[in-house]
Amino acid sequence: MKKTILVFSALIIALLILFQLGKYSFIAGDTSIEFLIASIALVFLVIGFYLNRKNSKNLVLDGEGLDIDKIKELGISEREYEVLVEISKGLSNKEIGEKLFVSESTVKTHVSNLLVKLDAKRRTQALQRAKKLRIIPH
Amino acid sequence: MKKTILVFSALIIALLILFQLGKYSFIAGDTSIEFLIASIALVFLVIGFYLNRKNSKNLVLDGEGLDIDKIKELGISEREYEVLVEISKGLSNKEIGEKLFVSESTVKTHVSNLLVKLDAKRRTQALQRAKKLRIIPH
DNA sequence: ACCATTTTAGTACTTTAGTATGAGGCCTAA
DNA sequence: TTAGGCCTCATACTAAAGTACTAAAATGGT
Repeated sequence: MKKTILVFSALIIALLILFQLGKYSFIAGDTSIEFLIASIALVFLVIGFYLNRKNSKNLVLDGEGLDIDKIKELGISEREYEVLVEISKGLSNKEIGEKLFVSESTVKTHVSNLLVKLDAKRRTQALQRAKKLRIIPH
Repeated sequence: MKKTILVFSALIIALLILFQLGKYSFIAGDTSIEFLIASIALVFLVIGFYLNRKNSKNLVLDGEGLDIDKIKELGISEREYEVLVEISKGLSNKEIGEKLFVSESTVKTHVSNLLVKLDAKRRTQALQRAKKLRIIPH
């Protein structure tokens, strides 16, 4: 949110600077208007690219900093979290059961609880949400 | 491929038209240079947005470091890749079909092909592999 | 125009995933 | 001791996901 404001501020400032530069150089007559137009076009093309990417991607602050508090905040238990991690590794319920030495039924229970707590309908959606919440490494 | 060429052609033509319009109106003196600059800025901002959205897979490689060559190397087609991206967003086959305007059957076909090409047994595993191969954003 | 690939879509199945519910054992705080 | 989580497991479902074909268009390059 704050980033967007900053970006737009920078954008407006850039516009003003370009305009002032254009005015001066035109009066001085040492720079063509073509160059001015090309510069503006290029700058805003880049800004458009940049803005679009920043808005479409989740802001990945990263540094491997997982938000442990958020896990507790969501009421996700230790065992459930272990299952979540294994899901992110692409394992099936059966495989997770074998890895954690529990039955497939137990895994299913954990997965069901996870889906509720992460407000997801599928395990893939749970993964996406968990990554956005920064509770599992991406 | 051809789309990119067309888009860039349109871009160049737009630039030329804007330049011509700017020249005329400046000579005629009935339009301010401020308006011209604002127009150009706006147009190229939009073009930047549009380009980044449409050709995201060709343009994201500088920022996100996606390995485009590896996608082709694995023989993953354009449509299959689109499906893969939607899977990573946690959508079901049905939802992907609705989003891409194809039937669920078609999505299943694409997914099956993806699983073979990514050497995965499940969509979650495909996701994990795709991320390791850097063909989808983390 | 021709050939190769891609995209689309279907049927018929098998396999996972996920839901709902109940229940026993374990541990901890009141 | 009792109430409340948590972990475990089971049964019986329903719902997705995935497989294995077949096949018709459309797309694209030579």
